[in-house]
Amino acid sequence: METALDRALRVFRERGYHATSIGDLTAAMRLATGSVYKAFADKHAVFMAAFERYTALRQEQTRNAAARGENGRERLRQVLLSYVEHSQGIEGRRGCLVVGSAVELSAVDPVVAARVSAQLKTNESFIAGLIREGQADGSIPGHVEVDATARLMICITQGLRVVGKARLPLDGDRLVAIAMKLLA
Amino acid sequence: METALDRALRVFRERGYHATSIGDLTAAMRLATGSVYKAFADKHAVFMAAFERYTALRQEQTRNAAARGENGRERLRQVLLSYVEHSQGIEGRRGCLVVGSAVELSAVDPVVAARVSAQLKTNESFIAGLIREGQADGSIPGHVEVDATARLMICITQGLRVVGKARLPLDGDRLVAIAMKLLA
DNA sequence: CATAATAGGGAACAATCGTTTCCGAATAAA
DNA sequence: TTTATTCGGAAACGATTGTTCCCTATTATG
Repeated sequence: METALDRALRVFRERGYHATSIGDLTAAMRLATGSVYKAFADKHAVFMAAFERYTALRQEQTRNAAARGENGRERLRQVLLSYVEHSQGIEGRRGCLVVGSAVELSAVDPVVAARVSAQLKTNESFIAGLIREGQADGSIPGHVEVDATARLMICITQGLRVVGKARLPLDGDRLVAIAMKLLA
Repeated sequence: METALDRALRVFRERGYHATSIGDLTAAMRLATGSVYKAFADKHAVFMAAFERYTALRQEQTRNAAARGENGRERLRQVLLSYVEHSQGIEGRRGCLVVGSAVELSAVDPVVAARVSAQLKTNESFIAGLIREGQADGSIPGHVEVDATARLMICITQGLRVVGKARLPLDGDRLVAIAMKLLA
């Protein structure tokens, strides 16, 4: 059973912050405006709650994907495959709230800008951790520059979401196979 | 001397479509609303004109960057360096109108969605062309999968713009050196 | 049973939006 | 010189926005 916030999250993912009206939110959440304002201070607060909900969900999904690998390299490969999977089809077209927020709000909303920046760093730390794990277990060579490679992989993941939102097809197996060259 | 459309473009890049009001546009363009509506049918038409202006500028910049290389591989390296350069500092924070439009408008504006998709494919074809050129002149190995690598590189370029907009620092030399592993 | 609290709803409100209309000044043409 | 056209401007307009206020129904409490 989906909560009202989950439904709000879906609208924000698809349309972004500014193109989503209170009317859109109340329709999606199946609540009246008075009820929304009893639960949340304002529209921005609904958005921030949706953002936190989204990042919690996605981090869990990413951890689950990593858990499918048996060494650092394989965990990272599963994470990348998971990103491609979430970047295409209906899920891909809905979009990523982190990417959407970075692009739409970074310049005009310091609160969101700070939150987005922190989230990208968290995701990057996770990937850097997998690279280090791979170097420790021998599945990734020691000469791979951890931080810069993690930064580049974050660029790939965010770019996947943009390209997926623009509806260009993404062949996960091929793209990830090539991306793994970065760990050579 | 900057034209009114160039100034409108700057506002759209930074704030996007929905967060830019007609008042923002008239202030930036230094024209009154009546003048804007004499020159353009509506707000959407201003946006489309700005989008065309932007893609023309960026394509020229990318061609100029490629021209700095002497073989396919080196041209591609210069293109990637150029993307990183445009993804950081003030220029990076302003944002990319293609990425912005993909994320903000793909779901709600079929005209923009089609235009964004076409532009990404154009950029990708350009990169694929450089890879093929590199394979022809021997600077890139023949086993590199052209289409999938070009698609992945498009993801990198769009991701760079997102990460740059979110103000994470990007070290062009290091990132591009690692990205070139994709051509090994 | 009466009162208070809670929950959900929707209209009212002031502000802002995008677009249209109309004005005045300057320039061109007859 | 008069009239028409062009140009730039800004207010008016209807619609939509986000938020506040107040209503009704239900449930809890004394």
